[in-house]
Amino acid sequence: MPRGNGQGPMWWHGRFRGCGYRITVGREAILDVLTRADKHLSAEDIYIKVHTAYPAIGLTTIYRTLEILVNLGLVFKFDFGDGRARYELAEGSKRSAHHHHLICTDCKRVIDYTDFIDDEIELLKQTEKGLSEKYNFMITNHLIQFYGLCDKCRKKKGGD
Amino acid sequence: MPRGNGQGPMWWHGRFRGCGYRITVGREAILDVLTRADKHLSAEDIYIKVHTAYPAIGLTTIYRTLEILVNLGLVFKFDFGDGRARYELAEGSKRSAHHHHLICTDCKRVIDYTDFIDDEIELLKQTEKGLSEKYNFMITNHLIQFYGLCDKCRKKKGGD
DNA sequence: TCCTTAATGGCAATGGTTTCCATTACCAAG
DNA sequence: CTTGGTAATGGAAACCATTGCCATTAAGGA
Ligand SMILES: [Mn+2]
Ligand SMILES: [Mn+2]
Ligand SMILES: [Zn+2]
Ligand SMILES: [Zn+2]
Repeated sequence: MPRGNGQGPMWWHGRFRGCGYRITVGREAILDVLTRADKHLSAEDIYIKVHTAYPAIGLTTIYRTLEILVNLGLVFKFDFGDGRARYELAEGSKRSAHHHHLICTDCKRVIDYTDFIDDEIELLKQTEKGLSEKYNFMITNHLIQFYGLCDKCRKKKGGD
Repeated sequence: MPRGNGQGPMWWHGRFRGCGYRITVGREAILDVLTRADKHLSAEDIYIKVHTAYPAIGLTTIYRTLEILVNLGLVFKFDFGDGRARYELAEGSKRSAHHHHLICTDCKRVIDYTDFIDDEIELLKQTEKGLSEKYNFMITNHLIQFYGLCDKCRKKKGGD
């Protein structure tokens, strides 16, 4: 099993240990799958991938590990409206950079976009500051998604 | 049962009929509950409220009607992370104005905010335009939520 | 190497949402 | 107003992602 660079402890080991969590093969396998994922995976997607290399690891462990990862802020959990949660490595790892989502309400396709992010982040920063003060709320994260019809579904539906 | 103003067809009747849907007591009751709601209701919340006036209406009808309303764009469906969908009348009706959400990841409390909305909308318009062109996507809606710790949960947790 | 205890896996249980189908009731036509 | 075609309904069963339970395993500090 390739482990990122094949040697030393992974980038997340420290964080894990620091919170009292143990490093296990299952957890390494799950992080590995998430790290090399190029799309948004469901718990079962991850289970299947992990299963090919480690058939002993159960779906329950996938859920448990994902919950920890989400709480640690290492992974984001999304609801794209298809009835199952989707997971994606948080920025900070090489693979994923901060981005937002474009979701087709018809075929459920999800597009990551990083364009315009700079302007958005700029405004978000201000908004977060204002909201924090007014509502005495400590903002730690945000979710921005645009919904509509994708390229293909647009054609399938009406003209225009 | 008060019906908004007590006479003529409701504001949504036209839209409903236009799409080939029939007007039924159940649907009127559900819209009525949504119209006078002051918070985000789950399907069951709506069922309970409707049930006091119309005990004959079942939970299944609530779900079916909500699906139609969401598809028509009259109602927004949200996932605030507590395991059940929440519904809210879309703007356009008197009650609800366009707003975004502030969600406490600890107690799941949701705050509607309309502050800073103007600046946000301004940027969103530009972003939507850019995204539409680049990805050939027809954007019809957006979702913006900030996550963090609310006033109370902040105190309960660590100091600071 | 040993021991404490976090972690695990399989399976049952949970619970929100959907499906099914026989019955009801809109509402357009006459 | 009455009628008929069919959309809408309700009750209960089915669905299915996620969680709980508990006996067993294995991290990893001593
Ligand atoms: Mn993404
Ligand atoms: Mn709201
Ligand atoms: Zn699509
Ligand atoms: Zn809170």
